Amino acid sequence: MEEMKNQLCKDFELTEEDASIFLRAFTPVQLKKHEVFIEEGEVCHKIGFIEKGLLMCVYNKDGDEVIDEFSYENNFIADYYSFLTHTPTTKEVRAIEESLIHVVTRAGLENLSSNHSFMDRLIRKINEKLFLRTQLRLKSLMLDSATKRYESLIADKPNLAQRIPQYLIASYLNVKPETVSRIRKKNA
Amino acid sequence: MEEMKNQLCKDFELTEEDASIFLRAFTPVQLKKHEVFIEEGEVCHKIGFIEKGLLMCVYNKDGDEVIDEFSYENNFIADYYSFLTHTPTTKEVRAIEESLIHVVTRAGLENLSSNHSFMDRLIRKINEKLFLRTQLRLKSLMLDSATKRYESLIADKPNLAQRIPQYLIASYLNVKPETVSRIRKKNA
DNA sequence: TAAGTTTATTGATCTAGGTCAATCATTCAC
DNA sequence: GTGAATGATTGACCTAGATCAATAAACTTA
Repeated sequence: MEEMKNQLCKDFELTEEDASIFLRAFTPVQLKKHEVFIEEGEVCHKIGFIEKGLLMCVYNKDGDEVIDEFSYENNFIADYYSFLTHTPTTKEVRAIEESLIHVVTRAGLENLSSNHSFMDRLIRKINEKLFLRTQLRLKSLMLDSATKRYESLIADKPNLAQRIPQYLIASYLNVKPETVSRIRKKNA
Repeated sequence: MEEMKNQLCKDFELTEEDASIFLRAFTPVQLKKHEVFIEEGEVCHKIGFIEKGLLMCVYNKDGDEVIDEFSYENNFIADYYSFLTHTPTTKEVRAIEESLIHVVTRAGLENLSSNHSFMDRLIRKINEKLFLRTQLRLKSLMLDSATKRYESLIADKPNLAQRIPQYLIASYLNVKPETVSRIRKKNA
């Protein structure tokens, strides 16, 4: 929890005090490997902050899983689209590794927001981060070949790539496992 | 400008008064067809609000243009990625039609922000909208075929599709003009 | 550690969409 | 209006990545 506080202060320019107030709204939740955090079809009313572990958001494309994003230590995890729009999720959020996360509910956030002026700025900054991440992902899908996307992922997130089985990396890159296998072979 | 005020009040839950304050920071700019609003390589320090007209953000993929987004009446237009990160743009923002936009600079926004508490919430809401848009676009690229993306565009934004030449629609859908032509033929 | 499952690799095809080139249809400038 | 650009269509081919199927590794877990 101390680590989480430091991270929040650093990433979102919170004062120690505001960070402490913010943290009080969270409850720890332990997730087993493969355990579902947010089910497809429910409206997302909660946001997790990952202390330890690794999760993913996955779309279901007629039976096939397509990974929208991975999230790991010191990052938030949710279906933020559903959270903002109050519409049912079209993806599932699930733990890849056993994970310890801290969860805040919509009610908890609203309660904080109405009592503390730092919240608007904090949420604004969280939004900005998410926006930037989504933009980069969109850009790489629009402009880069499968090979380039693979190489960028390995270059940018070598540790993450280590932790994730290859078939999930494939899904995240929007290609089939066989393709990743061939890219690796070619690059060897 | 009255229209813009109404739109802002409606979209971002601003009071009339706050909207008026916000509006004062904007300056009108007239853009000719094809005129560049933000050049590739500069850091984006301004955001436009489109009163009349149509603009686009385009990436340059070794000589080829790839359209990131269209923006039209009552929407903002900028390279918000560059704006947030203070890094040089990797796309160009250009008018498709002759356009009248209202422009606010970073300095103008910062000035407002430090004097008015409504700004954090406003910017938060603007961010949220952008995030949602980007998410939808990413999702369609990840999950849908070219044909499906074309059909969705026509279904969701029929008026917009009317105003945009087919080769730009193709670029937005991340396919070649020939492909759009074939999709249309098949669907006819 | 052996059996059973889950991943990864490899080869042989297949297909959506790309490329190139020709033709046709529009729009725009004079 | 006429000619020159610019945009759209069509056909013949090509290619990145998908699909299917068969092994081969690599982990579970008893």
